[in-house]
Amino acid sequence: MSKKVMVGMSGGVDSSVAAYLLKEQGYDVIGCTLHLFDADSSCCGIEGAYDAKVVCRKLGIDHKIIHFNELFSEKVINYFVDEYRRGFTPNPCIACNYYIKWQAMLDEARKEGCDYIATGHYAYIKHLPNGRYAFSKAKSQAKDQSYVLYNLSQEMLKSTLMPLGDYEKDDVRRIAEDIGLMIADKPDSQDICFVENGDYYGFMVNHCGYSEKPGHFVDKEGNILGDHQGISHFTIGQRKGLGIAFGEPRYVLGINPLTREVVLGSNEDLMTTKLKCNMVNAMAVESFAIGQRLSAKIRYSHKGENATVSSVSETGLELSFDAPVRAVTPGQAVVFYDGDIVLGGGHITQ
RNA sequence: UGGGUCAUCGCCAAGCGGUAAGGCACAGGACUUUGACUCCUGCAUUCGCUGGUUCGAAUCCAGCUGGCCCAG
Repeated sequence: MSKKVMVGMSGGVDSSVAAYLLKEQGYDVIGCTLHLFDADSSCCGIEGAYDAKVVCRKLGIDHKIIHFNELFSEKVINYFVDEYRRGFTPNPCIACNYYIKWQAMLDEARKEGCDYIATGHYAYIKHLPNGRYAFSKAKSQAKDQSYVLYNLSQEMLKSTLMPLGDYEKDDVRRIAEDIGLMIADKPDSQDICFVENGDYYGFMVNHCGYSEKPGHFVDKEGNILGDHQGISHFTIGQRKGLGIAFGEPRYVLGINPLTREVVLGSNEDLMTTKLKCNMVNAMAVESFAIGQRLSAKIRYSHKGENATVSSVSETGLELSFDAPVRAVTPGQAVVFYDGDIVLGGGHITQ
């Protein structure tokens, strides 16, 4: 009897082709669309469910919709707002992947008698000689999504299939066209899925009752440079939207939620060789020790920089980079690699 | 009130008689399963005001208005 797998289907090209490939590989596939939030978007809206259903019918597989609105609101949106409230910059996709797309969907999948869950992410899952499971970067470096999956547990990885690791985006679209999926040319998802027009501040105010007070822009010495409308409008390294002219670009160096001060400085001031993180997840390795060499990505689009683990504690660890990295941002994830293999990662605190 | 000095886009700032650089800010786009960064495009028919000289002035002259600095 063939193994049963539940594929998370957004109605987009990637997850649709993932479902197709698994079916071709002989799995007993069931498509599942997660309803997370009522908005026009490709990855959490209910709209994608229709496309997914059509694709499933085309592929001849069952399709179901699971409503995770409350869980999404609690685990992703609340986290999102809380991070901004304390001057951090959240990455909601990472929280959503862990709590919703894996933890919650895996539960549902087991109830359905599935052996695995699967998604259309661009990454490989490897079973290593040491017995552990770990993500490996996708063949397509440009689309690689291993970064946003660094915090998944061994249990989750063991029960996951990820069929797109070997494919380029163009290949996936071609497959979608070849098998006659009408969503073949659907645009890639981007921006925060539950926020419209990129206005995350407006979202927090209108949907989450968020409010905050104005504060000062200050320089490194603490001199007041001007006023801003609230710390959540900013993130480390930000240049645009400051509304202040200095003859040369100014960037956000730091955010203090207590004094509501936003520190401004030059690009040079953003460079650092140190980083602290907590909530560390060990993936390809059992744990991390001082002296461990690795390549660390400090944001989704970062190429990675060689570093050494300089200290380890109960709650987290510190990294020392070989060369300065720009704008280490609390709230973002730092993901550790050994070549293409994800060693693990953490939540940046400093 | 005398003497000096300056007045160019929201901010800073080139220009020095030949028909308005640039930076910052801002707007739009590209990139992107987060926020950012980055890149591309746009952005003063006009140079405090009023006259004058000149073929031609932001650039020279006069007066006015305003800011700053000395003197008092």
